[in-house]
This record gives sequence, C-alpha cells and structure tokens, in this order.
Amino acid sequence: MEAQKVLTPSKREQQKEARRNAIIDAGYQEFALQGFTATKLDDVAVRAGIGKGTIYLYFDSKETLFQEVIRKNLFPIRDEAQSYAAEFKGTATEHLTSHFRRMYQALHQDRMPELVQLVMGEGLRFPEIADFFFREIISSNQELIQGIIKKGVEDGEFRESFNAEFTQILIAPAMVSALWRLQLEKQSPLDIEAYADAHIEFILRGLKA
Amino acid sequence: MEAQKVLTPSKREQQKEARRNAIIDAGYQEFALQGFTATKLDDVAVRAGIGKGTIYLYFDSKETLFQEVIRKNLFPIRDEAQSYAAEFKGTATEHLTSHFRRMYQALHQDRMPELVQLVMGEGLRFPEIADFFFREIISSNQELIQGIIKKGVEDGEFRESFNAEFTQILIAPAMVSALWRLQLEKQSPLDIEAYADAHIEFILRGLKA
DNA sequence: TTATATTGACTGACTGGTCAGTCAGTTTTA
DNA sequence: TAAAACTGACTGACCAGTCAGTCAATATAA
Repeated sequence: MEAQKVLTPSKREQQKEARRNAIIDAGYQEFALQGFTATKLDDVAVRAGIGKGTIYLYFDSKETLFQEVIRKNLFPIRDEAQSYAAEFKGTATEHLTSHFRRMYQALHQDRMPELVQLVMGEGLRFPEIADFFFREIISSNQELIQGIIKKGVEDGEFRESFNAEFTQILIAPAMVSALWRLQLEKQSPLDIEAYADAHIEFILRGLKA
Repeated sequence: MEAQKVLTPSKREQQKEARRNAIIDAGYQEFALQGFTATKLDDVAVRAGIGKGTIYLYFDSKETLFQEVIRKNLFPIRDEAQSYAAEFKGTATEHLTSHFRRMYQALHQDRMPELVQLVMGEGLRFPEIADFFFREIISSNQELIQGIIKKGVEDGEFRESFNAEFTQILIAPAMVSALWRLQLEKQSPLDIEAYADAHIEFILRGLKA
C-alpha cells in the first residue's frame, strides 16, 4: 500500500498535484503581469479555472503562493545550468561563451523578464525572496562563473588581475537587457542577439590574458 | 505691487512653495521605503507634518505626487552630469573614468538605490515614468557616454569595433551595484569602492584600442 | 493705527470601493 | 455512505480621495 502510493499515485493524488501546478502557473501569469500587490486572488482563481477558496486548500496565503511561484520557476534554470557546466568539455573561453548564451536564452524566454523585474522590485518587501534568490540562484551562478574564470587563469587564457569576486560586473548587462526589453522596448528597441554578442565579446576582451 | 510680489513673495507664497517641497520630500522617503502601492498618503501627511487633505491641494492624485517625486530627484543629477561633461578638459579615458566615478557617487547617495529600485520595479505599471526616465535620464546619459567614446575613437584611445549603441553594457554594472546594496548586502556585502574600480578598469580595458 | 471683512490654505472625519481570507453548504471520489 | 475536495457569498480591514468647516494672513474701512 505504502509502496503503491509512491509508484502509482491514486487518481486523487494526481488531481491534487495537477491542481497545485495549475494554481502556481496561474499565479505566475498574474504576478508577472500585475506585480504582487495588484494581483487579485480572484483573478488567479479564474485563470486556474477554480474557486477562490481552493487556493487556500493548497497555500497558506498570497505570500506563500508568491514564494512558490518564484521557486518553481527558478529552480529548473539553476539545475540545468549546473548540470550543463558539470559536463562541459572545452576551453574556458568556450565555456564562458556558451554559459552566457544560455543565460540570455533563459532570461528572455516566457515571462522571465517579468519575473526578474518582480524579484528586483519586490525584493525589499520580501526578504525571504531576496534570500532565496541569492542563495539558490545568484551565488550558484557566481560560483559557476568563478569556476570558469579560475580554470581560464590556470590555463593562461585569462588574466589574473580581474577580481573574480565581482562577477556582478559580468552578469549585470544580461539582467539589464531583460528589464530593458520589458520597459523601454517602445522607446528604444534592443536587438538582443547583437547585444548578447557585443556583451560576450566585451567580457572576453576584458578577461583575456 | 505686482513687481513687489515677484521680488519678495508674500509670507503665504513662501509657505506654499515650502509645503510643496515638504510633501515631495516626505513622499520620497515613504515611496522609497514602502514602494508605490504600499505607501499610505496618511503616512506621507504625518511625515510632512500636515493633514492628509492638504496633499490634494498640491497634487491631483497619489500617482501625480509619485511622478513629481521622481522628477524632482532625478533632474538635478542629469543636469549636473551634463554641465560637468560640457566643461570637461582631458583625454577620453580620463573623462570616462570621472564620468563613471560621479555616476557611482550619485547612485549610492541618499535614497538613490531605493529610487532606482522603484523606477525599475514600478516601471511597467507607470509607462509615463518609464517614458520620462528614458527620455530625460537614460538617453541623456547614453548620449554623454557615446560622445566620450566617439572622441576616444577619433583620438586613437579606443577601438572602433565596440558598438557604442549598446552603452547598457557599460552602465548596467553600476545600476546593479545600487540594487545589490539594497537587497543583498546582508547575504554578501559589497565593497563599492573596489567594485567601482574594478568596473571602470574593466570598461577601459574593453574599449582600449 | 485699530477694527472689521475677506480670502484661501488647511484639516480630518467620512465615504465608497476593494480584496485577502473564511466558512457553511455542495459536489466528487472511494 | 462517509470523507475529502471544492465553492463563492460574505466579512472586516484598509485606504484613496472628498468636503464642510476652521483659522491665520491679508485687504479694506474707520
């Protein structure tokens, strides 16, 4: 019985998992579109095709749902980046290049720009989110990049004098590109492909031995 | 009588100007601390030492006040940057260096990090703010930097191959440093002095001929 | 100069709309 | 049939914006 539960979840258990995901997805859309405060749980319920009360069967509060939305959408990205890095064969230059290309891809897919904006904008009012974001996403990414730079220095590809503590200097232009697309596209369209190329070239030139 | 009014504003007229500024200052503090939606006009009134109704004698709505707060605090920065640039004598390298140093100073003074966060976070819900921000601040800064780079290229200091259209790549790390200080200082303190040095060195290296 | 009238800046109790969270009643599943 | 899942009408806290009334500053009259 116990074993069966794990192997073949009953119809009910499958339902529950599906519901949970539907609510998180609906929340993702609404939060991304409206921001945390302006999002109405009534709208989330409508989008998920359920009654409002049901949300409270799965989440304690609006805040809890918000945190789950962030978590659910950022974990896969981090995990993919880590496993990709672990398996990469090639020079540090190649590795850094492909790491940043993948970063741009991740940052501009779906509603990621909105999510970035959300995390940055509401960060102060949700210390737990900022904490989670730093612990699980940023520092993971920083460590990956620092690893690549370290290898590059050892192999003589990169100069020693760049303080790899400040990976923000390398990453920031990618983050900003996501926000730009979201807010300033109308005023001044941005060719992300060309931008990414220029950015990566700039990084490599700045690190080269 | 008329002339005297202009030369020596009556007590009442002085009061009015002072009130207006007091409200904008109080709004600045509250908006920076709480964000737009979470800010209560009651709190703004208390901070300004006036009644809530008074705010509506000076501003049409919470939104109008918000816009004035942004305007009032960003215009001086832009103006200073422009007049400083106009008078600068020296090489492009020196100019770019001092421009970015001043930028770091501006970005980390008072509640500027909060203001940056506010503009970035609420940008979508206030297209007018995004518009104003782009028109008056960003594009002005971009043009300044593009001017310096152009001079640097002409004088043979900088390479020609960097696409000066993408000044975001140069500016982004400074913006991110302000947000970092605000949200992630606890998790991972940032030495802004050293960071700015590393950033500027990185830029010059990336642009060098 | 002093007394009286007028102005308009200011106030804060009040209103109307909003929405997170609840719970009594209904439907679905086992 | 019992238990679990679900619903949506309801509540109470909250807050932007209003407005009738107050009062200090200024203008006018005596």
